[in-house]
Amino acid sequence: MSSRDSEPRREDPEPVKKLRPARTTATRQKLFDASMELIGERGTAGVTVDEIAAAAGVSKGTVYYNFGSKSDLIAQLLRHGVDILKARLLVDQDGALSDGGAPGSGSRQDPLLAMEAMIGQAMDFMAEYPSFARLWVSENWRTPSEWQGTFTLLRAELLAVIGDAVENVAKAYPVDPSVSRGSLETAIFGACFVVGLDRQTYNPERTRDQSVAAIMAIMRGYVLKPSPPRG
Amino acid sequence: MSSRDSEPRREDPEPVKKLRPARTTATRQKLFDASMELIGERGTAGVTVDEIAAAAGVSKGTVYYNFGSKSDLIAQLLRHGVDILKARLLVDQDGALSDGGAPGSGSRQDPLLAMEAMIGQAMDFMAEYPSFARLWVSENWRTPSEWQGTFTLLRAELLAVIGDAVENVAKAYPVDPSVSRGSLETAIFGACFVVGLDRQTYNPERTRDQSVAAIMAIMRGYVLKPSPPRG
DNA sequence: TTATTTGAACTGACTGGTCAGTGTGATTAG
DNA sequence: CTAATCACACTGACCAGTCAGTTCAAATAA
Repeated sequence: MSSRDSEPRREDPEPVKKLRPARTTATRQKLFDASMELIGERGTAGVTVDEIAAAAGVSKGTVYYNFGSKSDLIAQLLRHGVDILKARLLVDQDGALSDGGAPGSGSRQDPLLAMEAMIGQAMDFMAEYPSFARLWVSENWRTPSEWQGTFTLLRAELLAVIGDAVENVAKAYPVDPSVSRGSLETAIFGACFVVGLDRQTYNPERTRDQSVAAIMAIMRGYVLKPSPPRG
Repeated sequence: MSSRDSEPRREDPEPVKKLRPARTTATRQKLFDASMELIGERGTAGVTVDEIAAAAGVSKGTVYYNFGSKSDLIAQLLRHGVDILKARLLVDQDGALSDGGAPGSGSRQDPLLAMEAMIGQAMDFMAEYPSFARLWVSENWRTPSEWQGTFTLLRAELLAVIGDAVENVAKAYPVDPSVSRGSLETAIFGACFVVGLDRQTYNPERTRDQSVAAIMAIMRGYVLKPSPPRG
């Protein structure tokens, strides 16, 4: 599944998924939903395949028919969640908040506002899929992990999205050159997860905008001039 | 277990620990070290009591003689780690970097420098005890968790330390009032864990100071005037 | 003497993974 | 039109192994 090197590395954004019979697609979706919920609550090792199957309303054999193993199910679950998150983060790149920009032609709005919108999207995602966030932070930094390669790949994809947003800010504003770009992106990335999870677990009274503002402090501390070209 | 309301809630902060014989203390320390390492690598559910006992060089019976259960061992492990981290964070509160301040009389140095020193201590801790950091982020946000009460308590203790440092900054500098103090502390707290873990797992080439600088961007974005009241 | 540790056996419940078999809609043969 | 065939998705009982926790007599240390 992972070492398919006979093809010349085509992008291949699932040409099979749509051809797959509707029944299987529905089953896989049910399994994703059920396992996301259960694994988010009790962790990968704390949930049994039987439980996942029962929660999804299918038999245990169906799990192994659709996925090669419990480990494989979780790997595909991670990919599934990252695809959703990436789609959310990229929404604002095409000027969701700009009123006149041509759609699909890249962001034409203020990069700091775009950053803020992106962090807002991240907060919304964490609120909507807290189980995914828990799964991520639970397994992401495990040293020899079954999903090490998966995490490395997915993490890079997400950081690339954040990196672009930071890059746009750095092109539009004078920024502190002594701050390493990578560390900054990591801090923002991690803060989104942690603040989002903390809000859900310990501080449900905090608003979305409060959380966004706290994370945006990182960016405001990164740009040198505190006076943006706003009216 | 949780609804014990016959006692008038005595604080009882381990009056036994120092009276305990040296042999037991050594055994407990060995068990802490071994379980911290193993659990950090494979998670609480992924490690067996037999493994922990073997890694600590004691018998399984000793584990159950010293701790009531696996769950109890982990709870005390969390407390153990937080005690170490708290001690580290508080080091700089007593003017470790100030040259003339009377020791033990509270920080007399620049609050932003104190903050920077504290984050540096946090980064050192994450580098020294990455397994504890992994354990923390793995279990902290689990919704109905065996250690929910433990986490709530320990989290509050750590946030109080960070909160004091932020408070000192807010007293010495004009800060952005639109940023919620709690969210900001959470962001710093979480960023320390995430940046520290990320450095260890994905970016070992990043220096300690780079990481500190990235997290300090949060504080620099929190204070309004970038020019400190120094001569 | 007393507290602590050992080591090994044991239990009872649980787990990932397997596999022979079932249900069903579509296709084909007669 | 009817029956046979096929591929696919799914089923659930079953297996071999694992794990937390118990028990206890003997050894060892303070």
